[in-house]
Amino acid sequence: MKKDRAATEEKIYKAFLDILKEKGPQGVGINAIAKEAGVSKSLIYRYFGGMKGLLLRFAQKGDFFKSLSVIDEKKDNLENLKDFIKEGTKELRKNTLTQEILRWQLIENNENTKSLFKYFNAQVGKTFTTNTKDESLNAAFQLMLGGYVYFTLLSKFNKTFIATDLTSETTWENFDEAIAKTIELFSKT
Amino acid sequence: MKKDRAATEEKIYKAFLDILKEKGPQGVGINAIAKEAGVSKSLIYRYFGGMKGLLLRFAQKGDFFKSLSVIDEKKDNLENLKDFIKEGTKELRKNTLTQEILRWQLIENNENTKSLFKYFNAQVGKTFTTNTKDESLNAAFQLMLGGYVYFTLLSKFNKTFIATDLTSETTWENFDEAIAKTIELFSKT
DNA sequence: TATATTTGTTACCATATGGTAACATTTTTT
DNA sequence: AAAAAATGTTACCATATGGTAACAAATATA
Repeated sequence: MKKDRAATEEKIYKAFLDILKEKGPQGVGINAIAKEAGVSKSLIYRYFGGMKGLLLRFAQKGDFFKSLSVIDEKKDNLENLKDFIKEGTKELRKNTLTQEILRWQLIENNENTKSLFKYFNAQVGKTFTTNTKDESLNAAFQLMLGGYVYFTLLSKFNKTFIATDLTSETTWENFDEAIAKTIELFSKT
Repeated sequence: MKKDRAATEEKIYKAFLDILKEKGPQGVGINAIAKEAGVSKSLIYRYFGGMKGLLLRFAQKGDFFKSLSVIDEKKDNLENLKDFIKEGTKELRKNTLTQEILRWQLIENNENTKSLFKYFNAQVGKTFTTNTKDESLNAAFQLMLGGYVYFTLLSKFNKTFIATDLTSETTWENFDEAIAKTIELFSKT
């Protein structure tokens, strides 16, 4: 049998990502990862230092929503902010990995996840900090962003929210439109 | 030893509620409930029909956010809507039981939870349906409501979101203010 | 009072979890 | 080639899970 540490580390890491994306935070466990990677779980402890070390590695690699960094400069003026939102929300709904980390933060926060959340939130902070003077607009913007996250996460297990169809593309366009319009209205004040 | 079915059923049901409120959906299990109730787990199966039956009972009793039904009529006109929001968000942040059901919907949806979510969402629908004509305002309102839910749930494990202090009372007042102002701006269009 | 029936506990089952120690095998170093 | 180090698996441990069967004790019925 061929032995290759780098390759098996990669297998383990990939298995972790795959499970997180598909099963969510609840599915991520030592046994499940080892099984998915087709490797003995002892190696997870030896190479990564268990679950905690695995999450730390993940955090430090920091490959969550890198696609957003491209459009980062767009948030300068108010008009570009609308584009920034549209691309940002679109990215969020595509990026299941980011979604699962956001979901994770809603259900636990322990010694294992600590580092992951710290790095992740730092990244979010860098990308999503608004430099608007209007405090009220800032709050409204944050709320709507939070709402977008909420409905995105909700859509994994629910097809509707009250009368709103979470599977319809126009629903999400309406949300985008609402955010844009809100910003317009605030800026005219 | 005294035997009283009604009393032990109550103990079980109360234990379930207590665990859900304190530990969240993840803490709710047959063993944990039996232990908390100080009763044999066999009885949960005999009296409730296991986890599924327990959740069904909970759903049918329907004692989630009953306090909101009182202010239900306030959402008629636009001015009262602001009060409705203020009281609604305040209630949400107080009612940890409602919070945990909302959290629950973000992490699973199986045969057990099916009935609970169905009844719960029906209740939410009755209480939170807006009868505004403006489609854009509706979307904005829903987003901000969703955002409020998101930050409320997030605050259980996180003290901050980016630069926003989730433990500060003024933060939540700012959110309320932002929603109110948004509605005002939309209504003037 | 004797007999059912209901209520409750103990004991067990299969399965899954995180974690470790002992062993075998391959690769590297001397 | 021999010794040492790295890589990998198997086997085990303690613990927890949901679920059931068998039994004991109390209550209701005859």
